[in-house]
Amino acid sequence: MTLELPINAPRDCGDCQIRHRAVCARCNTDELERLDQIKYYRSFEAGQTVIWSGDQMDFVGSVVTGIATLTQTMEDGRTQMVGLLLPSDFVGRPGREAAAYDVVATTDLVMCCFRKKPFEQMMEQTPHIAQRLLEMTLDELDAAREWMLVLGRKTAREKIASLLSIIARRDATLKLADPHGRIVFDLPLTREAMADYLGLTLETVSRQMSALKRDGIIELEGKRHVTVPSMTRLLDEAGDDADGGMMA
Amino acid sequence: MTLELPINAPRDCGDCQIRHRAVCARCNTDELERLDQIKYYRSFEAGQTVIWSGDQMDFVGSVVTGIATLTQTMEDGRTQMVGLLLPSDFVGRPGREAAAYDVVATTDLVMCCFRKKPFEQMMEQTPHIAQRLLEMTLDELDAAREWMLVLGRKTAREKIASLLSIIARRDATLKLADPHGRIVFDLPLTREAMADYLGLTLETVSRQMSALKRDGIIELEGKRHVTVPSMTRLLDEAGDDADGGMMA
DNA sequence: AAACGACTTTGACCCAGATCAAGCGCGAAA
DNA sequence: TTTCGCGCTTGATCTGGGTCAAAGTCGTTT
Repeated sequence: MTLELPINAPRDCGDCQIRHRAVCARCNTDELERLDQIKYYRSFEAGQTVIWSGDQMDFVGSVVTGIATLTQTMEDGRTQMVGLLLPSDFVGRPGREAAAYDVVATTDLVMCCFRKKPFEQMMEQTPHIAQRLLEMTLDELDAAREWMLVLGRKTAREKIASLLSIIARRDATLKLADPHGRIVFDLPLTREAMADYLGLTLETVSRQMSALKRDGIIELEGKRHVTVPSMTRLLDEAGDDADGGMMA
Repeated sequence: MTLELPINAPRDCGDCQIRHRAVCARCNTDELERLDQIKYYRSFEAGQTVIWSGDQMDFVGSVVTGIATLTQTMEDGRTQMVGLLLPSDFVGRPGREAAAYDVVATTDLVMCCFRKKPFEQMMEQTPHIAQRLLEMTLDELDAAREWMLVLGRKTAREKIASLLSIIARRDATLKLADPHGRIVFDLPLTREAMADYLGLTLETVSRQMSALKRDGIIELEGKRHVTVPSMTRLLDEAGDDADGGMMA
């Protein structure tokens, strides 16, 4: 399942891209050194499953590069995505034996993993890790609740616009672009994955994407390359008040 | 807004009903004493709003008795409940100025509040509080994600059955009853509140309640008093695998 | 006891999104 | 260069749940 050690893995924590946003964000050099002892990198190809729900999990870790999804599936096959894991996001739950969700690599993925037992021990001893994890978990909880509104009360068009806003906003902050002007990005998800995130069918996703394109809210070049001429207009379509507080 | 000091407020933390489940669960007597310095009780009547989304929040706290709801509202009035707060649940977020959601007392409610600033300071110093809060937040995140599946992929009938299961299960554990046999409880929510939780209209909730009654899945005495003859059958209707891991 | 009001139920009708079914575009394999 | 297959689009039709409307229940006020 694991590939060769990734070429683009950071040599050490000092030059890690997610150093200041991941669980380790608050650690000092001392603590980083201890973490270094129990960490290892793993790579996954796009499409690979990182963990199956119910499987024994002997590690927790952070997404370093790439994107993964967290999904739940019913016996009859209905699936709901419950999280989108971006670089610096944390995977796994300290103190839990088995994985609660399927984790799937959507793009090629590099993860920084920590052996679970030692990590748990270290959490007890170094408040910096627990503090940061609490902060991140609270953010995720907010995001999940924001998403509950999307799933429970928004129309298909609003759902699509909400998803595009989130991805657009993330890309804007990443590229330090003006978060109101023209934004260009690549969709990291297939139409089906979008449907699973939004509680829709892939046909409806496709239709609404076409509709938003027809109405000039977005421009499409190929299936994945998206241009948003006016972020304000997109947010309008999402039904959010002004530049309201979407996911972090 | 606040009533007289509640009669049923615990005299001190020692005989508090939620002592072993709330944020303070891991605190020793020393730490409890410090908490005691910064805490005060507040009561609310059924229907009262505890906090409006966007309001300045100068406290955080725990539900001691009663039930409250956490809801989000769009400008056009569509609302989605994003959390059901039961005794021992935590309200507010350390480090955040303004409330992110409306908090409304569904029944008469007693809260144990902590002044925010001192509580934040104390959190820095006493890992026991932060550890417990992390644990609780992780549980809430799981519950929120479970609920995303309900909102995104379940039918109206399954949604109702899911909600009833959660309440039934909670009551069963509370009363130490057999979680598979006959369970009797009172619904703490109006049809409208159920609808807001489930992303439905109140008419659909009413129709599905009638349908479940007609099919013998539940028995109704009045509008709120519910009997579940077979928990297994109810879980079946909810679409959950066997006695799968619903909300905590 | 009557009137009121909050909550609920039920019916009739409608529509957004699901379902079923072709077909298109495009990169990879042969 | 053709063929294959996967992801995507588009059309036709169906249906679960929304909307609108009326009436029922029950506890509280007058």
